[in-house]
Amino acid sequence: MTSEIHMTGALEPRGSWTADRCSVAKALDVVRTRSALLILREAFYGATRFDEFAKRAQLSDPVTADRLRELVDDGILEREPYREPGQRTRQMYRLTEKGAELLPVLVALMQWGDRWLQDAGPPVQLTHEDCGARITAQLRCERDHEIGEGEIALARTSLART
Amino acid sequence: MTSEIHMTGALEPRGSWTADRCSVAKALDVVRTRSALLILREAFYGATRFDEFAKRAQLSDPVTADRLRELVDDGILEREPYREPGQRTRQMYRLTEKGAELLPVLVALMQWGDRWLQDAGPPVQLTHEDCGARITAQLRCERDHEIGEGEIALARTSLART
DNA sequence: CCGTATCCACAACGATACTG
DNA sequence: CAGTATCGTTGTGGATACGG
Repeated sequence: MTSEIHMTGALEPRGSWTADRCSVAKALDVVRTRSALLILREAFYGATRFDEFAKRAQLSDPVTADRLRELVDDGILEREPYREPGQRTRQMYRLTEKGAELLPVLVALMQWGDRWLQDAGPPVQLTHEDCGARITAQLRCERDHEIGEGEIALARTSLART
Repeated sequence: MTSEIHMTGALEPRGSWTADRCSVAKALDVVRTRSALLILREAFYGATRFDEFAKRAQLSDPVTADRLRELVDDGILEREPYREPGQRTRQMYRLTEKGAELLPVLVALMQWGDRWLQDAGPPVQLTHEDCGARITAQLRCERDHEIGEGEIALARTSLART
């Protein structure tokens, strides 16, 4: 009951805000699949090579190849050729800025899984390197208030629709 | 380069932390589909009835029914019969606590979509009801430091693996 | 209003085998 | 090591029609 978002302004229930232009839907169009998120997880964990992605994310080669290509096409990963002395040229995949900013999504998912799907507690933990304290994904307003349930309002922006 | 998570301790690249017990993977097993997230979005926006979910999320009836059933089975939504005076009994779907805690995931997705996929700026905005300031999903440590790129360490917890 | 039944199309994924 | 080609299976979702 308290978990709802309160709407302000003239927001009709089935206007363009809900599905067409909704950023959630658009984001899901880009990272709709499980494999894409798992590959991203491994990118954050430091994977850069084809093999690492396939093995660590436990994906078959074809799926790994498809997903890597799509993620590169979407500007989330970038290929970079490199060459170690004496070796032939290889490719590595690295997160772009656009890709790196998906981290809060991953962390929020992990945190929810930790809380609701793990019987024996979280298998791994993210900590702040500087101070060692545990990291969480949370909602804050620009005045730095923590956002509790039911404290959210939804407003149509003036920028919307040209 | 700075977007990686630094690993500490004896974390082998392909151990159980990566895929099997990983909370990201487990969470994705529950909310793997686009339709599930869109229905959740509408639940946060206040939808409670079958029709609202189908129309607002722009999903066909069968998919809506499937997804609602699964979300109820997974404890993310709960059905509740209610009866308005003079009407027959109806069902409503409401977020459980488990479901409500997926909000950071949705907000993080929305925020990313706003930033990277919207040309004309965000179509809607979330604001803090108490103070009116805009809301973001962000990473914080327990000592309330904001987490910048590359400031994250990953450690295996002592609780993992019985 | 709240769904179910049926059918169909396409996407996602694994397994296996093969190439530079 | 870094993929591609092919095949088969299941998942996801729309369209349509129907029932309590």
